[in-house]
Amino acid sequence: MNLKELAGILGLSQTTVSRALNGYPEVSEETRERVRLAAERHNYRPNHRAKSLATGRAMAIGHVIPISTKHEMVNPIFGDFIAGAGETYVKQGYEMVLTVVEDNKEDEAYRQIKSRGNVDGVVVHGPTLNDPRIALLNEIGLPFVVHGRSSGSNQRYSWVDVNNKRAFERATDFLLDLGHKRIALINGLENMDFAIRRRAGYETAMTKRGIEIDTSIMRSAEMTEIYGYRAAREILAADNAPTAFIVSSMICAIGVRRALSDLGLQMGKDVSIVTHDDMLSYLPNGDDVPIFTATRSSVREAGKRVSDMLIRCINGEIESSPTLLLEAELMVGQSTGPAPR
Amino acid sequence: MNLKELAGILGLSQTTVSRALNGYPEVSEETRERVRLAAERHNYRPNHRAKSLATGRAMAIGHVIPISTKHEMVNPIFGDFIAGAGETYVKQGYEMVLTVVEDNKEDEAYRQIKSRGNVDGVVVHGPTLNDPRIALLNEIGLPFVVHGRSSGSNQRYSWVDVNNKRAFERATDFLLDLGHKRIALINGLENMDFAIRRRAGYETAMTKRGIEIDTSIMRSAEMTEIYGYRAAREILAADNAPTAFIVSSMICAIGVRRALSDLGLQMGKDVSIVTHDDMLSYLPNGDDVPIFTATRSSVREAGKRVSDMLIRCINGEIESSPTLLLEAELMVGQSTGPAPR
DNA sequence: GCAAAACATCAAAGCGCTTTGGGGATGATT
DNA sequence: AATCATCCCCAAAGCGCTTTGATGTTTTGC
Repeated sequence: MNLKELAGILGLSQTTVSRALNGYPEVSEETRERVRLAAERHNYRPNHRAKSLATGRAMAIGHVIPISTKHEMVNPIFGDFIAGAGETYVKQGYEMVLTVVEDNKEDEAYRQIKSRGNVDGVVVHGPTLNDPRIALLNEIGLPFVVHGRSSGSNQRYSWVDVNNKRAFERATDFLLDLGHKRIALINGLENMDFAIRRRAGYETAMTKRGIEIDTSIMRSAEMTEIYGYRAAREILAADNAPTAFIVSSMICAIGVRRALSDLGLQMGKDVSIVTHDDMLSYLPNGDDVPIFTATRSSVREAGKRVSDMLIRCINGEIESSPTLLLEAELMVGQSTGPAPR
Repeated sequence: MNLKELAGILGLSQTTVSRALNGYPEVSEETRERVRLAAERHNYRPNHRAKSLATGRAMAIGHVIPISTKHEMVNPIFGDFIAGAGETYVKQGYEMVLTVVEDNKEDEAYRQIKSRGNVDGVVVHGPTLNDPRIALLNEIGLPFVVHGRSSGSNQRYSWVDVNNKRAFERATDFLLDLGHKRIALINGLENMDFAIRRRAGYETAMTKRGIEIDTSIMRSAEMTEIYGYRAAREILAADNAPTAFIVSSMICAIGVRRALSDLGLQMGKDVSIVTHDDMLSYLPNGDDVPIFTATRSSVREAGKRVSDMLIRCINGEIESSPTLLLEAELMVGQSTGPAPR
């Protein structure tokens, strides 16, 4: 059933039917109702492609997921982010189109997306230090919002980010207040912007208290459970082992916990852990009482915010480049306690 | 830059340019080359919407991700599955469009997808017992492939699935061979098809050895770490505690491991664990030596297979409803050992 | 009672592409 | 020289929708 047929059935022109269905005022309420009913009865639904060809609006948002050629990891937060964004899209009648791109072919990928014209804008995932995609997107004029920020970029752009620096500064302070002095940092890959900021937060807090930064108890890698485990084992085996860990993700923290348990150390007593918690739906941090003390910020919520902001930019509801900085909460759980002496 | 303009520049008709670019034989190689060069030089890329309107092919595959209204969990395998499917799509020039749908509005969602016409087919995720979507999709005539199967459905349909029953039967046998007699099952939600089959495999193996099924050491829920932990604590606290666990996901298994560690029990010695491992990229099961003994099957690979199968169905390269049953490997790791006496 | 304004509807053009149905050269065949 | 393929290429229709510019019909105001 297409517009032409429906118009035929109703004995109206396509123009009128189209206007009736799209809420234009040039059509009487009576006719509108008649059209609406007929549309429903005959199960008419406008063809999206034709519509977007005619309007020039794709009513779709693109998400480019970079698949690193080196480390083949899919970002575990992806599912929850998408779920959040999806909520917005459903409400606003948008679609979400995903493109998987190897990180060396990004340039071409974005240009293609632009000229193929089936999205109105894109969400940029996983920004790195001075991320080249931002300049690229500005250049080709495709609307976008970044989930995160890009340190070192002097471009103007929209973003939604968690205050990673503040979060980790607070986490560090929290441990320092508990009397910990040797605090290890198990961070994500430090070409990622979030990791850079978290490290900065950690270093700021340490430095403020006059504690020297010791890179021998700092690590940076893709955040798997194994990595957390390995890093913790190594660090705890060395002389002058730390009494606390700050960890960049729950999955890593689980690895650290396993290391403690292997060594017969009690979490929250012998060694404290603070982790960042993205509130992934499949990895809840306990229920009533958090297991880990954590800086907490919902990635699903971020997904909602990012997509919402992008749609509003596209609709011209916002001029200039809006930004949004979300604060992470510090949830005290069972994984921290006073420094042992 | 669009076709018309490019044709203008070249002094050719749109027809010729279109044919040259799409490899039709009605154009001389010389002209084709000239067109190709000009296209590249002027950065011409065909508009996808217009193309699909004209051809009737969207060159896109839909993925409907059900967001349960009750349990708000996003399936953790989603990211990796998508990454696998994405590889296929990139190669074949397809796009992936995601629709997030609340599980009670699925009917309307699929109809909408069909009539909006911007996908050529869909992948069905997370099939349940006698999943109504299968009949629906058959009815509305939208090509689809199911990732998994649907027990109890008498519909004809394409699917790609892991042999869950066999996998869990083997896992159970493996434990039985090690002398375990009390084996707990920590399963996923048993309205999901995969969970039903896994349970069947477990029960088959137990029954074959004349061991009675004891539902007091069987659990079924959404597979979180906490759930694994809780279930294990409960089950181990009861009389006649099992000496082994079969677990439906790595995340759960990690919870079970934590329970053991809390109770001072040694994994692989006091209590054995076999888990299913979807080979999620962010949750590798060790590296050289697997941590958990596991039935292993790559969900990313499944993503590739499913999408590939769907595209071939759409292209009419396969008649009837193809199916593919993948076998899981049983990887022996450090989490299993002979039953203690 | 009549011009002006307001209302309800339509025909047709256009979005950017593919594809059908020709048609003019060129060279080979009778 | 006339006929017939073969090659290249083109004009125009069509995909299903929106939107512009017009047209016919009422209603309103003085």
